[in-house]
Amino acid sequence: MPQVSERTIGRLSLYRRLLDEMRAGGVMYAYSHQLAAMAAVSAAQVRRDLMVIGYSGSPSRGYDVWQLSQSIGVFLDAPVKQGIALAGLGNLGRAILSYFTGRRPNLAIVASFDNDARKVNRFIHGCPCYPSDQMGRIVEEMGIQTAIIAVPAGSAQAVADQLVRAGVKSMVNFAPTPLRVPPHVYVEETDITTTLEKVAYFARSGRLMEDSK
Amino acid sequence: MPQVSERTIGRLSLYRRLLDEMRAGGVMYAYSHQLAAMAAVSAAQVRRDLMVIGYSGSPSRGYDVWQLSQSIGVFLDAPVKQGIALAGLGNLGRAILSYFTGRRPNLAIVASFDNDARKVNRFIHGCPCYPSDQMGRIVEEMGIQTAIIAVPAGSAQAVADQLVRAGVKSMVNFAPTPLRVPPHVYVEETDITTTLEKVAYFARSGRLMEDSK
DNA sequence: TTCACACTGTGAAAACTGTCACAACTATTA
DNA sequence: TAATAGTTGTGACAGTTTTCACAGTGTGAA
Repeated sequence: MPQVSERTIGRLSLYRRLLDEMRAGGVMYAYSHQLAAMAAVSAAQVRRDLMVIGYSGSPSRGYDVWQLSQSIGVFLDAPVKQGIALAGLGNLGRAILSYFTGRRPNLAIVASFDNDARKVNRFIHGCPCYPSDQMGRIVEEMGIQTAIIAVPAGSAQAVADQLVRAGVKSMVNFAPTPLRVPPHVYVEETDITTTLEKVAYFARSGRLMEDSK
Repeated sequence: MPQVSERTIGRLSLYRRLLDEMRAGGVMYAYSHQLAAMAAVSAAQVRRDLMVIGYSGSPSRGYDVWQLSQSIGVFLDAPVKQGIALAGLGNLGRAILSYFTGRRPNLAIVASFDNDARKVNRFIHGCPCYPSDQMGRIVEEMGIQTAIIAVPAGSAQAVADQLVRAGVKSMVNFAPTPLRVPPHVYVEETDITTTLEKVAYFARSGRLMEDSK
């Protein structure tokens, strides 16, 4: 396994979405510089990223939009359907649910968890919501390996610990607290507070750059 | 100006929050390795990051929690109050608003924009909501330089263009479309779809690593 | 057919980011 | 007082990510 970088994986996912949009618009072929313009990266970056999936474009027509999208899928997607658990159904949790439902055929949020009695044991955006105290059992039974943490900062670490014990291998954390996890678990931190402070900083000390990625 | 890296800025913001938590818990001094453990980074990383703000700790007591937090503030914070605009008050917009209100004294979301007649001309989480068609004018009049985009993908680029025209210098984009902006504008892309695909990928091809940052 | 062109794929270089290791320092202890 | 232990700040190094630049290639025009 060639150990592909985190950044590259993220961009591949983005390229695929852009390719799918192009295809929906009737475009058949695309050059690296076109894809690059849409993704706001350099053309060389696009070609370098595409090296890892082993799909070759034509020097004259560029990349076949449909085939490239498929090839990225072969590389990125799970061979079988892969369920995701969502902990916390506050504003953020519901936003995530509505953003993500129906995006990818074999990548879906299949179980959500909350304490609020008004949400529990109902379907929200087509996803069943269970009481939090059953999270460990249900995640384990369903064999879920990926989770989203959208609970308040105070309970984030405890929720993460439960999920890890239930067999989760990777998580996105939206709570404003870094998670402590064992080395085999992958965590992506998405801290809105930090992000905002960073962006506010760069509004002043305006660094000259294209939107970095 | 020493041109501090984006990553470092983000971590400084995190360190400050952790320091403030410690102080609230009555802790007076902290060593780099303690801060490192809480932030899930290495101790050397912490020391390296702190170099840029020019505050020195004591080799025996470590860092003075209160003074260090202040020093980070001097470096990170705006000298005067800095307003932020929020475009879009769907689930995500409201989540951001409730996460962020009252966090930082001179960094606050001072205006939000939506099309929904039920939200417009009211205060939501203490923040006034205006109709979208007045966004350009209001942002310009208030001198807002930082904005958050939480509108659907379809209108994200148009909203960004308007904001840039109104003088915005940096943005966080939560819409699942990369924004095209002039070189002097800083954009932080926060694409939940991409993030989820990335995390799902690493659940399978489990790479051995601490939670990278 | 042959040439010119614009693009792809990739080795090599550059730029950036994090880690290592150690001199310098300070409180504590003997 | 002197030795000790544990920490900071930082130069040098290592690893990673991006860009550069160009050889190789398919297509269309002359």
